[in-house]
Amino acid sequence: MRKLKDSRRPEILGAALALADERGLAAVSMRAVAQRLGLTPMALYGYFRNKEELLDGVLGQMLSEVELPADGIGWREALERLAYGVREIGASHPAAFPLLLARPAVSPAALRLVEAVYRLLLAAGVPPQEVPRLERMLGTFVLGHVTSEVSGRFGAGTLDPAERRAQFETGDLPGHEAVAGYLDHYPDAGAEFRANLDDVMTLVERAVAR
Amino acid sequence: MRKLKDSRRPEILGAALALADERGLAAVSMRAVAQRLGLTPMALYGYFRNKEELLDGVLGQMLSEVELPADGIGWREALERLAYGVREIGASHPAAFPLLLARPAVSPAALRLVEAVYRLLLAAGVPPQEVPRLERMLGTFVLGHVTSEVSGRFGAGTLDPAERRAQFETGDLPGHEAVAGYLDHYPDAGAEFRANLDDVMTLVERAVAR
DNA sequence: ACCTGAACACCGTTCAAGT
DNA sequence: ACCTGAACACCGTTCAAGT
Repeated sequence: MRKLKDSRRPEILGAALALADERGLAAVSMRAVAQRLGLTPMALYGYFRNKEELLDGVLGQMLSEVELPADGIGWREALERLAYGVREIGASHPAAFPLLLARPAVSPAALRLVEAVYRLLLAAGVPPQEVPRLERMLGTFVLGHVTSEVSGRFGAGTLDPAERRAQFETGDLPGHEAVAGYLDHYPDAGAEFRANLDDVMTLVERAVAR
Repeated sequence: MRKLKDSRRPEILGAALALADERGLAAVSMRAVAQRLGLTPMALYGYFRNKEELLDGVLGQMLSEVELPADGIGWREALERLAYGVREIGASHPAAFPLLLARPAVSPAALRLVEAVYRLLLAAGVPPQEVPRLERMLGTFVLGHVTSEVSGRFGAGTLDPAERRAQFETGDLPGHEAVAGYLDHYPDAGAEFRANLDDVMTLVERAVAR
């Protein structure tokens, strides 16, 4: 697998990610990635066992783009900046981002982020036995939220608001009717992320107090 | 699109879902679904515009399998049962489950679940303007958590514990070292879901109190 | 109304070979 | 050490036709 002299691996991953950014994840075929580099598809199999391994590499590439917060700032500020850093990856690579929730991340880039979160949670005073679970919860929240954003799950979908309203103004959707005024334009994505992140941070604080 | 006399749509969706359950999402091709029903691939295009629309149907099918909690029980119990209901869908359809976070859900089945959550949040006393955001947060948490479970993101991945430990016992991963005792066997999946769901429920209570 | 057949432009991957 | 060519068994989808 040329795991040692693998000078061209980052180049290949960059081409795959660029292709995803420009034309969607479905456009990332072994053939298209190779063509973008002036190679034959088969050349890629010298660097990756198969397409799945290449996509895992893309995932690692995205994670390595997240900047770690500087040391001086407090744990809460640092955790929030990390969350925003991951969210920026979603903005840069919306098509590839959902890979992060769908695959186990065992790359050094993933370990680096987990390590940063562990240290911050410990610095916050979270008891060690709670730290791994809270890290998984934070990760799940951030990845789930940003995946929802980039995949349009938070939007109105393909139903426009009027059509959607027609669907529930038949009378048997009282829950929707009660909140109808706050439904049609889901605020802005940034405000929602901010509010949810605030909420999740209180859970960290709760773990500290306990 | 035969949207009116579409008696065979559920049959087709059932075949697609069964295929995903048995042989993975990648095995769900138009050709394979058709073959399972004794049809030509082209027959499916009478019921679905394209493969994407068929997969959206599978998504709706999964959501419609979630049982709504009975009316008598309290809001907290009801929300928790709903969360567990969604988690059971993940257990039944691990390969297809990740579709739920990756696609906007605009089906009647999705509306039915959102409506149930709206009513429960209102019954809990959450102010109406907070209800849609809390619904999205609950959904994101449950879908993100279960997606992580079924895709192996919470497990050790392809690195066995010993190898992983070697990776961080080089000395520059103090965060991992501090929690090493609680790392190797991530408890059981059910306990983790339980603990996180408890935490998320406190956020609903906070919204009520505010 | 519902389905089929043939065709087109693609896939991932194996194997053997080339320099 | 790195890459190519040809081949195999697949894809989704269009178009025209069949009953």
